[in-house]
Amino acid sequence: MSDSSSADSPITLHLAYLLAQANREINRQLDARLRAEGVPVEQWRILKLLSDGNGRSMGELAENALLNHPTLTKTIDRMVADSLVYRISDPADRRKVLIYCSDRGKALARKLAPLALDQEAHIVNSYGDKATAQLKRLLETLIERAG
Amino acid sequence: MSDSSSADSPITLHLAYLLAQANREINRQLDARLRAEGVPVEQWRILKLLSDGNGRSMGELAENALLNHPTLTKTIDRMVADSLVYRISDPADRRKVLIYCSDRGKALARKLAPLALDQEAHIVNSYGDKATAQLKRLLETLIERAG
DNA sequence: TGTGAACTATTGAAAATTCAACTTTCCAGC
DNA sequence: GCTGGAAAGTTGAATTTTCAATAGTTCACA
Repeated sequence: MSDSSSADSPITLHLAYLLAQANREINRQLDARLRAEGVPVEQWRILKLLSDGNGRSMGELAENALLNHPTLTKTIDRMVADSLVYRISDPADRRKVLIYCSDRGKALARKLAPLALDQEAHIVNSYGDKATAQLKRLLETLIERAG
Repeated sequence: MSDSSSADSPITLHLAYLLAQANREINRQLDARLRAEGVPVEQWRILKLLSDGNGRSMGELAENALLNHPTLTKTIDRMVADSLVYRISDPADRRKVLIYCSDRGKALARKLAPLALDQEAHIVNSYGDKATAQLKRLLETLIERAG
Protein backbone atom coordinates (compact mmCIF):
# COMPACT_ATOMS: atom_id res chain seq x y z
CA MET A 1 0.00 0.00 0.00
CA SER A 2 1.07 3.56 -0.58
CA ASP A 3 2.31 5.42 2.46
CA SER A 4 0.74 8.83 2.19
CA SER A 5 1.83 9.82 5.67
CA SER A 6 5.47 10.21 4.66
CA ALA A 7 4.79 11.62 1.20
CA ASP A 8 5.76 15.20 1.95
CA SER A 9 3.80 17.48 -0.29
CA PRO A 10 5.50 20.48 -1.88
CA ILE A 11 5.00 23.74 -0.07
CA THR A 12 3.00 25.04 -3.01
CA LEU A 13 0.14 22.86 -1.79
CA HIS A 14 0.19 23.98 1.82
CA LEU A 15 -2.83 26.02 2.82
CA ALA A 16 -0.69 28.58 4.64
CA TYR A 17 1.39 29.05 1.50
CA LEU A 18 -1.60 29.38 -0.81
CA LEU A 19 -3.10 31.99 1.45
CA ALA A 20 0.16 33.92 1.60
CA GLN A 21 0.49 33.78 -2.16
CA ALA A 22 -3.07 34.89 -2.89
CA ASN A 23 -2.88 37.61 -0.29
CA ARG A 24 0.38 38.90 -1.69
CA GLU A 25 -0.94 39.06 -5.21
CA ILE A 26 -4.29 40.67 -4.45
CA ASN A 27 -2.84 43.13 -2.01
CA ARG A 28 -0.09 44.02 -4.42
CA GLN A 29 -2.70 45.00 -6.99
CA LEU A 30 -4.65 47.00 -4.46
CA ASP A 31 -1.53 48.67 -3.15
CA ALA A 32 -0.54 49.73 -6.65
CA ARG A 33 -3.84 51.55 -7.10
CA LEU A 34 -3.75 53.18 -3.70
CA ARG A 35 -0.12 54.27 -3.87
CA ALA A 36 -0.91 56.10 -7.06
CA GLU A 37 -2.98 58.29 -4.72
CA GLY A 38 -0.19 58.35 -2.16
CA VAL A 39 -1.89 56.10 0.38
CA PRO A 40 -0.46 52.79 1.66
CA VAL A 41 -2.99 49.97 2.15
CA GLU A 42 -2.64 50.07 5.93
CA GLN A 43 -3.82 53.68 5.92
CA TRP A 44 -6.61 52.86 3.52
CA ARG A 45 -7.82 50.14 5.88
CA ILE A 46 -7.78 52.53 8.80
CA LEU A 47 -9.65 55.21 6.88
CA LYS A 48 -12.21 52.71 5.71
CA LEU A 49 -12.68 51.21 9.16
CA LEU A 50 -13.27 54.68 10.57
CA SER A 51 -15.71 55.56 7.84
CA ASP A 52 -17.53 52.31 8.64
CA GLY A 53 -17.71 53.56 12.24
CA ASN A 54 -15.91 56.62 13.50
CA GLY A 55 -14.21 56.86 16.88
CA ARG A 56 -12.44 53.62 17.71
CA SER A 57 -9.84 52.84 20.33
CA MET A 58 -6.30 51.98 19.36
CA GLY A 59 -6.75 48.39 20.46
CA GLU A 60 -9.86 47.92 18.41
CA LEU A 61 -8.24 49.55 15.40
CA ALA A 62 -5.07 47.49 15.72
CA GLU A 63 -7.12 44.32 15.77
CA ASN A 64 -9.18 45.29 12.74
CA ALA A 65 -6.45 46.94 10.71
CA LEU A 66 -4.34 43.79 11.19
CA LEU A 67 -1.50 45.76 12.76
CA ASN A 68 0.14 45.29 16.11
CA HIS A 69 0.04 48.07 18.65
CA PRO A 70 3.36 49.85 18.22
CA THR A 71 3.00 49.78 14.46
CA LEU A 72 -0.45 51.26 14.68
CA THR A 73 0.71 54.00 17.06
CA LYS A 74 3.33 55.08 14.56
CA THR A 75 0.99 54.82 11.59
CA ILE A 76 -1.54 56.99 13.40
CA ASP A 77 1.24 59.46 14.18
CA ARG A 78 1.83 59.82 10.45
CA MET A 79 -1.86 60.16 9.69
CA VAL A 80 -2.25 62.80 12.39
CA ALA A 81 0.68 64.66 10.87
CA ASP A 82 -1.18 64.51 7.55
CA SER A 83 -4.38 65.72 9.24
CA LEU A 84 -6.29 62.62 8.20
CA VAL A 85 -7.30 61.56 11.72
CA TYR A 86 -7.08 62.90 15.25
CA ARG A 87 -6.86 61.45 18.76
CA ILE A 88 -9.23 62.08 21.64
CA SER A 89 -8.79 60.59 25.07
CA ASP A 90 -11.82 58.43 25.88
CA PRO A 91 -13.76 60.22 28.64
CA ALA A 92 -15.28 56.93 29.80
CA ASP A 93 -11.90 55.21 30.23
CA ARG A 94 -8.92 57.48 30.24
CA ARG A 95 -6.49 54.71 29.42
CA LYS A 96 -8.04 54.57 25.99
CA VAL A 97 -7.47 56.84 23.04
CA LEU A 98 -10.18 57.16 20.43
CA ILE A 99 -9.32 57.82 16.82
CA TYR A 100 -11.58 59.96 14.63
CA CYS A 101 -11.48 60.72 10.96
CA SER A 102 -11.06 64.40 10.05
CA ASP A 103 -13.03 65.95 7.20
CA ARG A 104 -9.92 65.62 5.10
CA GLY A 105 -9.70 61.95 6.04
CA LYS A 106 -13.34 61.40 5.19
CA ALA A 107 -12.93 63.05 1.83
CA LEU A 108 -9.92 60.86 1.10
CA ALA A 109 -11.80 57.73 2.13
CA ARG A 110 -14.64 58.66 -0.23
CA LYS A 111 -12.16 59.18 -3.02
CA LEU A 112 -10.41 55.87 -2.41
CA ALA A 113 -13.46 53.66 -1.94
CA PRO A 114 -14.23 53.35 -5.68
CA LEU A 115 -10.64 52.24 -6.35
CA ALA A 116 -10.99 49.35 -3.94
CA LEU A 117 -14.42 48.42 -5.22
CA ASP A 118 -13.24 48.60 -8.78
CA GLN A 119 -10.34 46.30 -8.06
CA GLU A 120 -12.69 43.77 -6.57
CA ALA A 121 -15.01 44.15 -9.54
CA HIS A 122 -12.11 43.29 -11.84
CA ILE A 123 -11.39 40.15 -9.87
CA VAL A 124 -15.03 39.11 -9.83
CA ASN A 125 -15.09 39.77 -13.53
CA SER A 126 -12.27 37.42 -14.48
CA TYR A 127 -12.74 34.96 -11.66
CA GLY A 128 -16.46 34.55 -11.64
CA ASP A 129 -19.30 35.70 -9.49
CA LYS A 130 -20.04 32.40 -7.87
CA ALA A 131 -16.45 31.41 -7.26
CA THR A 132 -15.77 34.75 -5.57
CA ALA A 133 -18.82 34.48 -3.33
CA GLN A 134 -17.87 30.95 -2.43
CA LEU A 135 -14.29 31.91 -1.69
CA LYS A 136 -15.44 34.74 0.55
CA ARG A 137 -17.75 32.45 2.43
CA LEU A 138 -15.01 29.90 3.00
CA LEU A 139 -12.56 32.57 4.14
CA GLU A 140 -15.08 34.00 6.58
CA THR A 141 -15.70 30.68 8.25
CA LEU A 142 -11.97 29.88 8.28
CA ILE A 143 -11.26 33.15 10.07
CA GLU A 144 -14.08 32.48 12.48
CA ARG A 145 -12.74 29.03 13.31
CA ALA A 146 -9.15 30.10 13.54
CA GLY A 147 -9.68 33.19 15.67
CA MET B 1 -35.82 50.69 -5.79
CA SER B 2 -32.71 50.12 -3.71
CA ASP B 3 -29.49 51.51 -5.09
CA SER B 4 -26.93 48.81 -4.45
CA SER B 5 -24.25 50.58 -6.46
CA SER B 6 -23.75 53.26 -3.83
CA ALA B 7 -24.21 51.01 -0.82
CA ASP B 8 -20.59 50.86 0.23
CA SER B 9 -19.96 47.58 1.92
CA PRO B 10 -17.84 47.48 5.07
CA ILE B 11 -14.21 46.58 4.53
CA THR B 12 -14.76 43.35 6.42
CA LEU B 13 -16.52 42.06 3.31
CA HIS B 14 -13.82 43.01 0.81
CA LEU B 15 -12.02 40.06 -0.70
CA ALA B 16 -8.62 41.70 -0.22
CA TYR B 17 -9.40 42.21 3.45
CA LEU B 18 -10.65 38.68 4.02
CA LEU B 19 -7.51 37.30 2.43
CA ALA B 20 -5.29 39.52 4.54
CA GLN B 21 -7.13 38.50 7.67
CA ALA B 22 -7.05 34.78 6.96
CA ASN B 23 -3.43 34.94 5.94
CA ARG B 24 -2.49 36.83 9.08
CA GLU B 25 -4.23 34.37 11.33
CA ILE B 26 -2.96 31.18 9.73
CA ASN B 27 0.55 32.47 9.35
CA ARG B 28 0.57 33.70 12.91
CA GLN B 29 -0.18 30.18 14.07
CA LEU B 30 2.49 28.71 11.84
CA ASP B 31 5.01 31.33 12.87
CA ALA B 32 4.41 30.57 16.54
CA ARG B 33 5.31 26.93 16.00
CA LEU B 34 8.34 27.67 13.88
CA ARG B 35 9.74 30.41 16.12
CA ALA B 36 9.72 27.95 18.97
CA GLU B 37 12.42 26.26 16.89
CA GLY B 38 14.08 29.60 16.18
CA VAL B 39 13.09 29.78 12.51
CA PRO B 40 11.02 32.59 10.98
CA VAL B 41 8.43 31.54 8.38
CA GLU B 42 10.35 33.14 5.52
CA GLN B 43 13.32 30.90 6.27
CA TRP B 44 11.07 27.89 6.60
CA ARG B 45 9.65 28.61 3.15
CA ILE B 46 13.12 28.86 1.67
CA LEU B 47 14.28 25.64 3.31
CA LYS B 48 11.17 23.83 2.16
CA LEU B 49 11.44 25.18 -1.39
CA LEU B 50 15.03 23.99 -1.56
CA SER B 51 14.16 20.59 -0.19
CA ASP B 52 11.45 20.39 -2.87
CA GLY B 53 14.20 21.09 -5.40
CA ASN B 54 17.73 22.08 -4.46
CA GLY B 55 19.79 24.68 -6.31
CA ARG B 56 17.62 27.62 -7.31
CA SER B 57 18.54 31.10 -8.46
CA MET B 58 17.84 34.12 -6.30
CA GLY B 59 15.18 35.33 -8.70
CA GLU B 60 13.36 32.04 -8.70
CA LEU B 61 13.58 31.82 -4.92
CA ALA B 62 12.39 35.39 -4.43
CA GLU B 63 9.38 34.68 -6.59
CA ASN B 64 8.49 31.50 -4.76
CA ALA B 65 9.35 32.59 -1.25
CA LEU B 66 7.16 35.66 -1.78
CA LEU B 67 10.01 38.04 -1.00
CA ASN B 68 11.43 40.83 -3.09
CA HIS B 69 15.03 40.68 -4.19
CA PRO B 70 16.87 42.83 -1.66
CA THR B 71 14.97 41.21 1.19
CA LEU B 72 15.86 37.77 -0.08
CA THR B 73 19.52 38.71 -0.46
CA LYS B 74 19.65 39.72 3.19
CA THR B 75 17.67 36.73 4.39
CA ILE B 76 20.05 34.44 2.54
CA ASP B 77 22.97 36.32 4.11
CA ARG B 78 21.59 35.38 7.53
CA MET B 79 21.00 31.78 6.52
CA VAL B 80 24.51 31.49 5.12
CA ALA B 81 25.85 32.89 8.40
CA ASP B 82 23.88 30.12 10.14
CA SER B 83 25.27 27.53 7.70
CA LEU B 84 21.81 26.54 6.51
CA VAL B 85 22.40 27.28 2.83
CA TYR B 86 25.27 28.27 0.55
CA ARG B 87 25.70 30.20 -2.68
CA ILE B 88 27.26 28.96 -5.90
CA SER B 89 27.66 31.07 -8.99
CA ASP B 90 25.73 29.47 -11.85
CA PRO B 91 28.32 28.18 -14.35
CA ALA B 92 25.79 28.38 -17.19
CA ASP B 93 24.93 32.03 -16.56
CA ARG B 94 27.31 33.90 -14.36
CA ARG B 95 24.83 36.63 -13.56
CA LYS B 96 22.92 34.09 -11.54
CA VAL B 97 23.62 32.77 -8.08
CA LEU B 98 22.30 29.36 -7.15
CA ILE B 99 21.28 28.59 -3.58
CA TYR B 100 21.79 25.15 -2.13
CA CYS B 101 20.73 23.64 1.15
CA SER B 102 23.55 22.46 3.41
CA ASP B 103 23.28 19.19 5.34
CA ARG B 104 22.44 21.25 8.39
CA GLY B 105 19.72 23.02 6.39
CA LYS B 106 18.32 19.73 5.16
CA ALA B 107 18.21 18.33 8.67
CA LEU B 108 16.39 21.43 9.89
CA ALA B 109 13.90 21.22 7.03
CA ARG B 110 13.18 17.59 7.92
CA LYS B 111 12.67 18.56 11.54
CA LEU B 112 10.32 21.42 10.67
CA ALA B 113 8.19 19.70 8.04
CA PRO B 114 6.06 17.80 10.58
CA LEU B 115 5.28 21.04 12.42
CA ALA B 116 3.86 22.59 9.28
CA LEU B 117 1.95 19.47 8.34
CA ASP B 118 0.59 19.15 11.84
CA GLN B 119 -0.64 22.71 11.80
CA GLU B 120 -2.47 22.05 8.57
CA ALA B 121 -3.88 18.86 10.02
CA HIS B 122 -5.30 20.85 12.92
CA ILE B 123 -6.99 23.25 10.55
CA VAL B 124 -8.41 20.47 8.43
CA ASN B 125 -9.61 18.86 11.61
CA SER B 126 -11.66 21.76 12.86
CA TYR B 127 -12.55 23.19 9.49
CA GLY B 128 -13.43 20.08 7.58
CA ASP B 129 -11.82 18.00 4.91
CA LYS B 130 -14.04 19.08 2.07
CA ALA B 131 -14.09 22.76 2.93
CA THR B 132 -10.30 22.81 3.07
CA ALA B 133 -9.91 21.06 -0.25
CA GLN B 134 -12.41 23.41 -1.82
CA LEU B 135 -10.71 26.46 -0.37
CA LYS B 136 -7.36 25.31 -1.70
CA ARG B 137 -8.79 24.76 -5.13
CA LEU B 138 -10.34 28.21 -5.20
CA LEU B 139 -7.13 29.83 -4.01
CA GLU B 140 -5.11 28.04 -6.66
CA THR B 141 -7.27 29.23 -9.48
CA LEU B 142 -7.42 32.74 -8.04
CA ILE B 143 -3.63 32.91 -7.95
CA GLU B 144 -3.48 31.55 -11.48
CA ARG B 145 -5.90 34.20 -12.74
CA ALA B 146 -4.31 37.04 -10.83
CA GLY B 147 -0.70 36.27 -11.72
C1' DT C 1 33.73 41.81 -32.74
C1' DG C 2 32.14 45.35 -30.22
C1' DT C 3 28.32 48.22 -28.50
C1' DG C 4 24.24 49.01 -26.07
C1' DA C 5 20.09 47.30 -23.94
C1' DA C 6 18.28 43.99 -20.77
C1' DC C 7 18.86 40.88 -16.94
C1' DT C 8 20.62 39.22 -12.19
C1' DA C 9 22.03 40.16 -7.88
C1' DT C 10 23.84 43.14 -4.29
C1' DT C 11 24.61 47.45 -1.60
C1' DG C 12 23.78 51.48 1.38
C1' DA C 13 20.68 54.81 3.07
C1' DA C 14 16.08 55.64 4.51
C1' DA C 15 11.77 54.04 6.30
C1' DA C 16 8.94 50.85 8.69
C1' DT C 17 8.33 47.15 12.00
C1' DT C 18 9.15 44.67 16.13
C1' DC C 19 10.55 43.75 20.88
C1' DA C 20 10.88 44.95 25.52
C1' DA C 21 10.33 48.25 28.85
C1' DC C 22 7.64 51.99 30.68
C1' DT C 23 3.60 55.27 32.03
C1' DT C 24 -0.91 56.02 33.08
C1' DT C 25 -5.35 54.49 34.38
C1' DC C 26 -8.71 51.21 36.02
C1' DC C 27 -10.58 47.86 39.15
C1' DA C 28 -10.91 43.95 42.53
C1' DG C 29 -10.26 42.78 47.17
C1' DC C 30 -8.97 43.98 51.48
C1' DG D 1 -9.82 54.52 50.83
C1' DC D 2 -5.49 51.68 49.76
C1' DT D 3 -2.85 48.52 47.38
C1' DG D 4 -1.41 45.45 43.80
C1' DG D 5 -2.37 43.45 39.55
C1' DA D 6 -4.20 43.96 34.91
C1' DA D 7 -5.21 46.74 30.80
C1' DA D 8 -4.25 50.47 27.14
C1' DG D 9 -0.99 53.06 24.74
C1' DT D 10 3.46 54.88 23.82
C1' DT D 11 8.51 55.01 23.42
C1' DG D 12 13.34 53.96 22.07
C1' DA D 13 16.59 50.66 20.49
C1' DA D 14 17.39 46.97 17.49
C1' DT D 15 16.08 44.50 13.55
C1' DT D 16 14.08 44.13 9.08
C1' DT D 17 12.34 45.77 4.84
C1' DT D 18 12.23 48.85 1.04
C1' DC D 19 13.84 52.10 -2.45
C1' DA D 20 17.12 53.71 -5.58
C1' DA D 21 21.41 53.22 -7.37
C1' DT D 22 25.29 50.12 -8.70
C1' DA D 23 28.22 46.30 -10.72
C1' DG D 24 28.79 42.49 -13.39
C1' DT D 25 26.90 39.32 -17.37
C1' DT D 26 24.56 38.08 -21.31
C1' DC D 27 22.49 38.69 -25.74
C1' DA D 28 21.00 40.84 -30.11
C1' DC D 29 22.61 42.96 -33.93
C1' DA D 30 24.97 46.16 -36.55
